[in-house]
Amino acid sequence: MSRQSEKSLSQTLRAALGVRDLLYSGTFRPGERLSEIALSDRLGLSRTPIRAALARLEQEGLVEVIPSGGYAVRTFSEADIIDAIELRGVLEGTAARLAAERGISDDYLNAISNTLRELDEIVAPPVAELDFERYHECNAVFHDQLRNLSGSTIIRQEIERVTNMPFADPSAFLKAQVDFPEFRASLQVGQEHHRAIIDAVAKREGARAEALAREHARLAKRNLDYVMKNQILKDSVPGLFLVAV
Amino acid sequence: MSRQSEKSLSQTLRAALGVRDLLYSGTFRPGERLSEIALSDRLGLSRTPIRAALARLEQEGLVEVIPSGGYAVRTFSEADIIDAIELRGVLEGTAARLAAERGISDDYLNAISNTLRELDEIVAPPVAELDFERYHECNAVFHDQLRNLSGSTIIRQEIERVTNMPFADPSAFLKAQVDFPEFRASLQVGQEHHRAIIDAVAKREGARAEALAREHARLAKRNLDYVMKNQILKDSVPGLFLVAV
DNA sequence: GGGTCAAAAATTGTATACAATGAGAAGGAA
DNA sequence: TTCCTTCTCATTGTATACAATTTTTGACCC
Repeated sequence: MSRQSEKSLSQTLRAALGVRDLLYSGTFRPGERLSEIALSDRLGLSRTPIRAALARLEQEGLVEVIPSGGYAVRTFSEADIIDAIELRGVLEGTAARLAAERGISDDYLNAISNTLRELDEIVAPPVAELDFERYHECNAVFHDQLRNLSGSTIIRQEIERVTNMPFADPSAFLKAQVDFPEFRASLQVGQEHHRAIIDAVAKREGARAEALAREHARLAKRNLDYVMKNQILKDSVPGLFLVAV
Repeated sequence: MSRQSEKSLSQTLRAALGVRDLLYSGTFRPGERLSEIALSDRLGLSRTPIRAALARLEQEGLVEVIPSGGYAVRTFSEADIIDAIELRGVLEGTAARLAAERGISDDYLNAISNTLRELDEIVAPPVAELDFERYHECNAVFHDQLRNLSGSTIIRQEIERVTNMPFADPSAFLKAQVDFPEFRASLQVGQEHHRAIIDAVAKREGARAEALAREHARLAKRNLDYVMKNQILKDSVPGLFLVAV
């Protein structure tokens, strides 16, 4: 059977990816029922893996259970997004604080310092020339290193869970930030935050590291606020259409 | 079919409860493979609901995926427990802080104050007469109210998730606390924390509320430390046998 | 005795069938 | 029209069958 034969992923995984893609591409409206049969037809899979995928996406928070049976696209409120962003700040802050308190190895510090330097390079030139793709990737690397900084599996998993929510990801507003000049300054502010967080961790200043990580996440709240006021911008944030007006 | 006919829960739910019970009762050793067939035989269900239950328990963190297929009992380290407790403190602290910052309704405040008064009554008499069952229930109510205090669904769900881990629950060490006199004093300290947290929330002192909730969770760490040193006590903490020595 | 290879047994992943419930349409009464 | 009732159809939850792959057993060789 196709457990993992070459390029052929498990059907269940393929289903999860497929349904998630459908959700993100806006194929269904918030609150709409997700018919297992329709999905299995569309993705060319049987109902079993679809069903497993839906159960998984429910735990991820993208779909919700209908009491009478089945699943529906989850609807979010703006307050949910704000809370999710706040929560990311709190968790990344905890990762940073614990890293500061418990200490980190030189290897880790070097690795994340290298990422910082690369981000510096990317952000340094005049905003007009900013390399979007490179920034996106490098920012993801930084936040990945940050959530591993404390060395705690439990913390990392929890951050990953929250970050899975479409609009709570550290890069959620990146597209909006790059496409609209008035946003770009916040990229440099963000990079300043990055530096300060790692500086605090290196100096074992736990409280400072935690506070900074929280403040860093709050940049996203500001972006959200702006984006919500401009219909045009909304489409640049993945999954934002899941938010009920 | 048996969607929810009277007392008959869905088979999937029954499977989840059944497997969890088996895990908690120590039927399987940490790391041991959980055979779907064995489980379905044992619980008198078909493999389908068992499989769904296992997928769910994996998200809850009780079982883990075996790369070659299937599930195994998850193994925890002592560090995992410490981190989970710390995380609970952080999240409950966030709930308290947000409640303080955003304000809570008089109804909520009254409700949780009533719980506080009841806990006072329970803890007041000489320790020898402490009503275990009543304390257990009342403590659960308090922590439930606490995690709803901010009114945020996202926060509440996240606390519930972490609290699902067997040893991160606020009542995890209760049995040990009651059975062993040297522990009982910590119940009164805990109640003092409860009072202070709510006082801080009512006065909108967010930072204080957050710090207190964290410190409250750290009581559990102290208990853990003590329990880990005494083999006899270990059995009084649910799921602690999942911890690798 | 230990290690390697091969065959057998066990176990999973997936597809499909079926019964029971829920949702929705059609139709009638007010 | 609007509301209620009934009937039909669609959809889910569950069981089971089957193929593929792991894992284990056992034999053989060094």
